[in-house]
Amino acid sequence: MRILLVEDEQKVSTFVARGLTEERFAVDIAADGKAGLDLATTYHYDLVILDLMLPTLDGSQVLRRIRKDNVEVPVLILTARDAVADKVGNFEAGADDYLTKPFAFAELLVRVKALLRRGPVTRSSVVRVADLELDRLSQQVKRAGKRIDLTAKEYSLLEYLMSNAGRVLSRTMIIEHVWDQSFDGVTNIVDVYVRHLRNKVDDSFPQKLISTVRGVGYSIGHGTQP
Amino acid sequence: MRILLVEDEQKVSTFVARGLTEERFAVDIAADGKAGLDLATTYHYDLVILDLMLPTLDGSQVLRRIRKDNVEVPVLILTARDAVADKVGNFEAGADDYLTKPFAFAELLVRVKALLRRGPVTRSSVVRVADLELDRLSQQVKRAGKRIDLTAKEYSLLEYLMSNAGRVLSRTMIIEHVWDQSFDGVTNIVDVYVRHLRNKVDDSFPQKLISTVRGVGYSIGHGTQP
DNA sequence: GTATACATTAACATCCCATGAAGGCCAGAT
DNA sequence: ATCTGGCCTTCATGGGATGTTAATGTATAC
Repeated sequence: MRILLVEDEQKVSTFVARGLTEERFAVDIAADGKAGLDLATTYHYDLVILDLMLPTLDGSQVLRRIRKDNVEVPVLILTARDAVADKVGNFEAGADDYLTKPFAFAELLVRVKALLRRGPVTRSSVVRVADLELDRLSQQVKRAGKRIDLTAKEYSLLEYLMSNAGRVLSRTMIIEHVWDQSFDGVTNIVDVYVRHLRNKVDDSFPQKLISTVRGVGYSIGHGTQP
Repeated sequence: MRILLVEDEQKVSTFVARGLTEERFAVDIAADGKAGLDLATTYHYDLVILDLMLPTLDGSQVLRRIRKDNVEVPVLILTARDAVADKVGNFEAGADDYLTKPFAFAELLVRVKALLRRGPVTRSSVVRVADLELDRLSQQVKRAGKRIDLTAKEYSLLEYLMSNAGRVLSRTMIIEHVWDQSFDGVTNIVDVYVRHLRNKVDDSFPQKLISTVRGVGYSIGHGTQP
């Protein structure tokens, strides 16, 4: 498995490269956009990790040119927090996943593996569960056609649930994906956020989509309701 | 599925134990090497997760002594980063896999499941007994195509029975697999849970799948019914 | 027929979850 | 800088589902 890492901050690139190497990936590093594009179009990679803030050639430019060249390699975008506008454009341009800085390495690894596992890319931006609809591009959520405003965390949680509709997700898994590693021992943060979500998503509708699986966690949709 | 976790850092052990419990494993925790060795050689575990840095008795010692006792349980080693030298020695000593700290829980879970799968019986995700069907992945149970909701303990019990379909399982064996350490004295908990299971699984069907073998224990399926 | 093992039920204990409220933190406005 | 409001997080509480014990009823072997 060969990975191209396009990242100019040396601190980040050595950190990531080292971690990936220990996981037995072969890692090439490009420190600017141009070099990154060159490598990506010349060699065959199983995955490209692409920072957006880059010298010589901006990350989105790199992505666009990669796709133009018809290279179907999965691309994981690294972006600063709150760069929502970026996300939109880049999903359209063919990014497969994104991760906001700063991130825990474990989080990166999970996504890397997920991308590598899913072979042929299905890049649909909209997930649906019953009449609930989430658009990863615009980060908009609707139920029964009506828009629902969610905070950042609420959105992340819902996205995770809906991306795994029908599966039961444990609190541990949820915390790992939606929050950072940095959660000590006992917290009921997931419970509280599920409450927030239910309040906005389920409470005013007769059909409840989010269900609790006692002792395990939560799930959404696909016949998991009682 | 019962797992022994030998780990002295309480933060790690509660975190791991909670995650595994949510996945419906029965988890015993030992906080030092001696206790770990005792438990590992006393009870029958499906998997041992073993930290190397331990008080009273070093992890590699524990591993060696377990193997000396001819206990064939799969062992997953937890080690600090950079402990490369250790790895070699421990693989030789009979470790089945290793994971460097810090790790994401998802990462651990993948390895745990991999180790459990390659047991004596190659476990596929779905087990069937007559028209009763249990899916280990989604942890769902159906009979005659209809979903059956089970509590955590009920599920664990049924999984154990079905994983050993046709074999008669003694109460002791059942307790050792499905319940954790805290069950020592005289109890009829197995009887009660078999009742619960029969209520949900057998009572509304003409063909009874769970059968009692007097003086021995219980079994499910494969011509063991009267 | 009696003793033993098992089945069944009810009562009790425990754990888990839902929920409301309040404190802390950050960002944008004044 | 200070204020203000929204979001994130922690905490305490009560109710309900689940887990466990114990007592009583029923079958089976000898």
